[in-house]
Amino acid sequence: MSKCEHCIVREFSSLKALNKEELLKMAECKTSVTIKKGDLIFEEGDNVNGIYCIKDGICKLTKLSPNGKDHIVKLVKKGELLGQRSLISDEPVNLSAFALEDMEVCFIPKSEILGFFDSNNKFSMNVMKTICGDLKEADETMVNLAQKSVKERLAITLLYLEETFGKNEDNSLKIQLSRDELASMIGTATESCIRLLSDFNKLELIELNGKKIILKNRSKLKKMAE
Amino acid sequence: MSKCEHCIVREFSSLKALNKEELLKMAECKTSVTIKKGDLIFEEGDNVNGIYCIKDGICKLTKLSPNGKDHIVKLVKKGELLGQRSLISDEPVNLSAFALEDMEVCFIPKSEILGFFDSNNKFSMNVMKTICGDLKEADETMVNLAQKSVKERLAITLLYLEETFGKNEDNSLKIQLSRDELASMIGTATESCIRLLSDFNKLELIELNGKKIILKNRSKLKKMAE
DNA sequence: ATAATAATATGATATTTGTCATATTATTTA
DNA sequence: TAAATAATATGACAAATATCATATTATTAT
Repeated sequence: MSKCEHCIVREFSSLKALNKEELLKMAECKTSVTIKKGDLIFEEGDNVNGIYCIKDGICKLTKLSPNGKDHIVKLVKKGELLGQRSLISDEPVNLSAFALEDMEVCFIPKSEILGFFDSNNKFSMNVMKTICGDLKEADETMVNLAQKSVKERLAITLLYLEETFGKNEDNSLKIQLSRDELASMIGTATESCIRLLSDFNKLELIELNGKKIILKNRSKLKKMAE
Repeated sequence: MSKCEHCIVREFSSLKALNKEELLKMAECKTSVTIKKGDLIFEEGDNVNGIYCIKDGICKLTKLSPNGKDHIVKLVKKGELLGQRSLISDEPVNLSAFALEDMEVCFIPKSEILGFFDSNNKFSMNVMKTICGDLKEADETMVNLAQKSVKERLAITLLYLEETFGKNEDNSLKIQLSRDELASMIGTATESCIRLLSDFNKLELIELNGKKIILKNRSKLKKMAE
């Protein structure tokens, strides 16, 4: 069992507020899990009974619409936690989580986390701040979905993906989403998404190279996103 | 200065966790404010430095899009609190609040609330749960905006308005939104909203009587909303 | 009460977006 | 490696929605 004390990713989440003693306690009850790309971590409606700390990899949080289509609500990466809302609300999770890459995660049982809530004010404040941040982001996304065109949302999303997940040496986006997933993030049909990427390519805003997407003209993309 | 101890609306919010002593302390530092219909309570970007407890009335929380149009993110009614997210994040508010009716609100300074966070675990847990509830709702709204048609969103919104704010003796919705505001909730153009209301009227799903809206066929509206 | 203004309503039309069909290319599996 | 499958791409068209124009009705201010 690896030691939470020596785990760097903890520094990037609410868990940074935990002291040595608490970390030792956590290391004892946590379980490490390896998840393969494409695998389900948990599904909408599951009782997760704990939180996942992402040691490595990226996953998507999706919600199923009654029409049968998934919508990607959020992407979560290394250093972040999964399942906080559900734990606090004491409800089943309202989103499904799928690995977009091979992942390493640690599962920390609910009882342990609830203990930290009681004993460590800094920790609970951190969790609250994270959730408040998510809510603020959600507000912005809602306004974009309500008021911006698909084209604008695509531009916004491409810039977001580069900023949040970085780029490779060849300048292509590090995160690899299928056209279908990209469409499901911006809230449009797959064909529309493909068509607009094609248009952006022709306008030399981006460069398409197989699955790779390179942002070529960020300032124009930004102007487009307004 | 009226006594928080004897205020019933407190029972409907996180404040219900406060004990007598804390309520007395709060009553001393709170200020009561009357707000006229249409008035601004706070604006996106303001440093609010406290929270508002709504004693009476309804307000809308809006966010301005770069295109200059407002989007109604949420409606808040008697018994609920305003400004919690901003207080916890220690950031300016990200939404504007406008009174939809004449309102009575109490303002409680930040320092007081932060004190309760430290001293009263039940209270901070309540606030967290409220914000988690908002986040869950936001997730649902996002999926609706991304995947449902304007017609479906209108049906959903009408049902929501009746369920949440009730109806008058003549069965009309208690909450009175202009067509423009309704459009800004569902994320569409005012004309489209008016046109669809007209269609719903012709289909006898609703009845329009000046500003009054009566839901006539809830089951069909529900089916439509799926 | 009347004029001025704002809100609601509706038609005509343009634009955006979705859907279905089908081709092409990539990826997986046998 | 070949065949099967999935992902990407694009055209043609249909449906949804926005925009602009204008009429009508309600509300507000004088």
